[in-house]
Amino acid sequence: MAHDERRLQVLRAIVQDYVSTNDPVGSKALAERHDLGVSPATIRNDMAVLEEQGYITQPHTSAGRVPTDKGYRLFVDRLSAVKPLSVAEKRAIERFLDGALDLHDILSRTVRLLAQLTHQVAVVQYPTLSRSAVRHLELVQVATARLLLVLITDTGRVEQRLVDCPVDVDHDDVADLRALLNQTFAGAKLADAAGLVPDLLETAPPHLRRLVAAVSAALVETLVEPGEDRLVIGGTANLARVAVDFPGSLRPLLEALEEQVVVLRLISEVDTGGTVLVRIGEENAHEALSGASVVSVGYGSGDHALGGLGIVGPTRMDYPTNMAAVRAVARYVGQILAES
Amino acid sequence: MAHDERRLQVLRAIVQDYVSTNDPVGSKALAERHDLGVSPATIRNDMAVLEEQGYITQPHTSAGRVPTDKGYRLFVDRLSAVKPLSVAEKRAIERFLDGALDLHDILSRTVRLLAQLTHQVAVVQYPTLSRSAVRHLELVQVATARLLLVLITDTGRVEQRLVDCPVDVDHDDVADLRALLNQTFAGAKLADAAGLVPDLLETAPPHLRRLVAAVSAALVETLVEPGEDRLVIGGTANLARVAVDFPGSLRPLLEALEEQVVVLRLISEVDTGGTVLVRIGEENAHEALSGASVVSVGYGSGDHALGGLGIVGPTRMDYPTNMAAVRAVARYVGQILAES
DNA sequence: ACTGGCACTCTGTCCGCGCGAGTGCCAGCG
DNA sequence: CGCTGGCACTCGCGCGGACAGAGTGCCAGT
Repeated sequence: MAHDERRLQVLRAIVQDYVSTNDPVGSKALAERHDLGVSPATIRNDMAVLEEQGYITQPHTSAGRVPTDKGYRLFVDRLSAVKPLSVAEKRAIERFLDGALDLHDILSRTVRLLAQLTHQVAVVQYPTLSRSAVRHLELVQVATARLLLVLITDTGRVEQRLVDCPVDVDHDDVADLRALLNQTFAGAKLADAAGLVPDLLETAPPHLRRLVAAVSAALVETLVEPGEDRLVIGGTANLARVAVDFPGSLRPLLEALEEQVVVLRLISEVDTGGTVLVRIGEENAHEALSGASVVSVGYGSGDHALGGLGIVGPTRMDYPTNMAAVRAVARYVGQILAES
Repeated sequence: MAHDERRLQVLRAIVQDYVSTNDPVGSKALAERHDLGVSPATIRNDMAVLEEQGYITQPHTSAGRVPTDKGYRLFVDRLSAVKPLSVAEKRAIERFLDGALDLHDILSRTVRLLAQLTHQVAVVQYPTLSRSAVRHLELVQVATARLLLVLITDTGRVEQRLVDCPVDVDHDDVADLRALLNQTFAGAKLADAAGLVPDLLETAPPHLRRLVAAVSAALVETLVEPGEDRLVIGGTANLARVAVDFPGSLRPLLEALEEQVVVLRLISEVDTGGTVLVRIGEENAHEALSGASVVSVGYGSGDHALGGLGIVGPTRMDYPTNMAAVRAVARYVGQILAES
C-alpha cells in the first residue's frame, strides 16, 4: 500500500536526519529536507502511527521524534542500501594493511583502520586456533627434562608452551620427536589434532612413547586453551566524541570494553557466511551495552571464519557506512591472512 | 623559621583536602579540619604568601585555593611521607600475579592490578628485548621465497617476522640456514647480535650468502625494531570517574594513550635505581598530558631495568598512595619475571 | 486522503536577584 | 612582632519567572 510505503520513507528520513544532526527531528524539517511530496501535517499523521507502532518516540511532549531501537532495527533490515566505500577509503584500507610485519601488526593496524573509518571503537579478535591448521611444530630443549614447544599456525600465529618431560632427553630424541610431530600434525586442523594422538602413540618408537605422550598432551592443552582468545581494541578516544550519546556516563561501557570477555562473546558470535551482524541497543544481552550498538562480522580466508571483528558505538550511528566499512575491512584482512 | 614551616603545613593540608574533596579549600575549613593551632585569619595570610609564590591559586576571586603544578611538586618532593600499603593491598598484589601463565598474562594482570590499586589508567611496557639473549631461532618455510623467522629469547619472549627471500629456497637450504643461525646467535645478547652478522656472512657457504644476508638483516631489524616496545594499557574506565578533573574533555588524553609512542616515551624514561618518577601537569612535554600527572618506575630483576610501568591520572591525585602502589607492583613484577 | 490553520504544551534560555563562601585589610591585643 | 577578630567587599551559584521557539494534535475544508 502506498501508505505503508511512505511511512517507511518517513522513518528512513527520521533515522538519517537524526543520525547526522543529533537533534530530534520534527515534521517541518523533515518536509523541507526530503522530497516526500506531502505537507508537514501529513507527515505528522504518519509519525503518530510510527510512534504507536514503537518505531520512534519523543523525548518530551513537544520535541521532535527520535528512532527507537526497534526503529533502527527496521531501518537496518529494510531501509538501508549498502553504501559503497569511497575510493579514498579503499585506498586507505590498502595503504593501512600493506607492509604489516606479523600477526600482531596486522591486527593492530586493522583495529586502528576500523576505528578511523567508522569513528567508533573497533574490536578485532585474534584468529581462533581451532579453525587454523598446523604449519610447523618446533621443539627447543631448555633443560635436560624440559622442552619449549612452539606451535606455528598457517595464520601466522605462534603459541608457546613449556613441557616438563617424564624422562631426561638428549639431542637426538628431540630431533626425532620434532620430525615425528611434524609428520603427524603438519597440515592438520587444530580442532582435529586431538584425534591424531592415538595414532601417533602407536607409530612412535617405544623408547619415545612416554615423551610423545607428555608433549602431545601439552599440545592438545594449548589448542583448547580458551584464554588464548584475545582481543585488540582501539579507538576508545572516539567514545569521547560521542559521549553525548551516552547519557549516564561512559563508565559502564569502558568497563565492558576492559572486561574483554563480554565483548569477545559479542564479536565471536558471527555468522561464517560473511553477513554483517548488527546488534542494536537492548538487543545486546549485556546491560552495559544496552545503549550501544555492535556491528560485527567474521573474517577469514575462504569459507571458514578465523575470528570476528567489529565496532561498538552509540545506537545513533551511521549504520550503512559502518556496515560497509566493517565488511570491507574484514574482507581485506581475510586476504592478507591468507597470503601470509 | 617557624613561619616557613607552618606555611608548608598549610600547603600540605590544602593538597590533602583538595585531593580528597575536589573542592577549592578555604581558610576556615582548613582551620577546622587540621590542627594548625592558628586562626583562619592567620592561615589567610599564609595562603596569600603561598599564592604569591605560585604554589596555590584561586579559580575565582571568591573561592578557596587550589594547588598549582608547582604546589603539587613541592608536596611530592618535601611534604609527603611514603604511605605503606595495607595488608589487603599486599595480599591483592600476590593473589593477582600468582599463577600467571606466560609473559602476556603477567603483564596484563599487572596492568589490571595497578589500575585497580590506584584507580587510574595503568601502563606497562613490555620488557625490552635488547638485554635478553637468544635461546633459539627457528625458520619455517611458508612459500617458495618466503620464510617465517621465529626468535625465542631467554626471557620467554617469542618474536616472529616474515622474510622475503631474494631467491627461491628448498628444504635443505632452510635446514642449513637454521643450523647456521643457531650456531652463530644462540646465547648471544640481542644487543650484540648485529655485530655477529659480518662473521656469519664470511663463514656462510657461497650459495646461501644472499639468503643469509636477507635473513640476518630481518633479524637485526627485529631486534632493534622500536615498534617491538609494546605497551599494555588498562583502567581507562577510571578516566570516566575523574572526568571532572579534565575540564576540556577526555579526548586528547585518550588519543595520547592510543598514540602509544607518546606514553611509551614517558614510561620508558625511568631511572634504573628504582626511584619513582613523578611528572606533574605541565612538566609533561606532550601537550595532551598537560593536565595530567604520570607516576612511573622501572622494573626488572636485579640491577638492570627491563622496562617501565606506571600510571596516568589527573594532577589532583593521591600521590603518596599511588607512588607506593607503583613501586610495590614494580617490585613484585621484577620478582616474578626473574623466577620464570 | 491530504492540507492549512490554530490552540496548546513543553523545553531551553536569559535575566535579575539574593545568598553564602571566601577573601583582604585593619585595628587591637599579647 | 605576630596573631586574632571583625568587617566590608567580591563573585559564583542557584532559584524563579518570563519568553521565544519548536513541535504537536486536532479539526474543518478541499
